[in-house]
Amino acid sequence: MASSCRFAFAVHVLAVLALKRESGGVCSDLLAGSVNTNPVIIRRLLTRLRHAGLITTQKGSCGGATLVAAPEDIRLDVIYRAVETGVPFAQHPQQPNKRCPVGAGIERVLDEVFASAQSALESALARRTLADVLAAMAAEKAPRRSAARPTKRKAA
Amino acid sequence: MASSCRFAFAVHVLAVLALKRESGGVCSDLLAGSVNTNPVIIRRLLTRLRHAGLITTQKGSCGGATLVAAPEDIRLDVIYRAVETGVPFAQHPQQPNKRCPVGAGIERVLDEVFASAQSALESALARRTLADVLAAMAAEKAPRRSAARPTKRKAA
DNA sequence: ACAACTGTAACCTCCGTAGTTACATAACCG
DNA sequence: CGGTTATGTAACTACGGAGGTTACAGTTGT
Repeated sequence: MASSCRFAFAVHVLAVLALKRESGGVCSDLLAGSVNTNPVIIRRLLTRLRHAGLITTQKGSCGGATLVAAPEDIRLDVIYRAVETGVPFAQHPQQPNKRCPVGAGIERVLDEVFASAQSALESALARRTLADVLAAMAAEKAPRRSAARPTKRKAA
Repeated sequence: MASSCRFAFAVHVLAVLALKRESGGVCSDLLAGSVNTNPVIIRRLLTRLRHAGLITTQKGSCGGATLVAAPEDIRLDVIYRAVETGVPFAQHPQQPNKRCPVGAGIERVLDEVFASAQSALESALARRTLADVLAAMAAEKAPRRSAARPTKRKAA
């Protein structure tokens, strides 16, 4: 299963936009610098996010992308559907042999199985919002207990 | 997301083996005929299924593949993990910019999000067994009501 | 006019997958 | 024993989707 990193990029970009909200549009070069990729990759991503109604973009000087809704109102499944094209499963590339009792009916059964798995995946994503992602990142930086400092314990 | 059809092939093959249980091994040529692909594709699949303990194979004349357990005891998530290598999501191919507050922490947050989505997907698959697939195929052929006969209603 | 942006086309490279051919190996049968 | 029927794998091709890159037309604010 060859996966794409578009979903990861999208969450990353939207998280930056959430932090830079109220400070005007963010240009693709800046976002590309944070994601560490090419600005065109970001712009292609922004186009999809704009079509999904998650952001607005503005051309021209001092333009850029802006988050439309509050991070609490952006569920991750919406981001997923906005940027991910295919499905994690694929059917038979060639039609199976219909003279075999299995080949005759397997495709419709698999369609249903795939749909329910896909639905479960999206439901899991729907349980989190962009605000949850931001909170998790903040919690990483400032753990409530001072335990589990990974390295640099020399000056204890 | 470029998906693979290995899972579809695997369910198909195991369904055939379930139907042909008690009648000895099934050879890869026969399975390839039902799936409508090359026998080598089937053999590569059978190797994975054998490593997962789902089937046994026997070389030589009148050899072939045999289902080990009862179809009721084979959950689809086990098949999924047996044949599918990658995950539906991918992280940043290049490490994000750690000087950006988002780039510094996004990967670990996404790891957790991906894991929960993956877990939800596999749980959905785990709710079905190979026997359920066989039952669904049988139900397709013989609907409990005589409604919805697709074509050939001429001789009513 | 100029500079700073987006939007998009065109192209490249890389990688995973299905498909194909070929062949070594193993089991069964006469 | 030798022949037949299988699996198990290696080696190769073709194809498609992905990220990446360059280039450029269009748009907006100063």
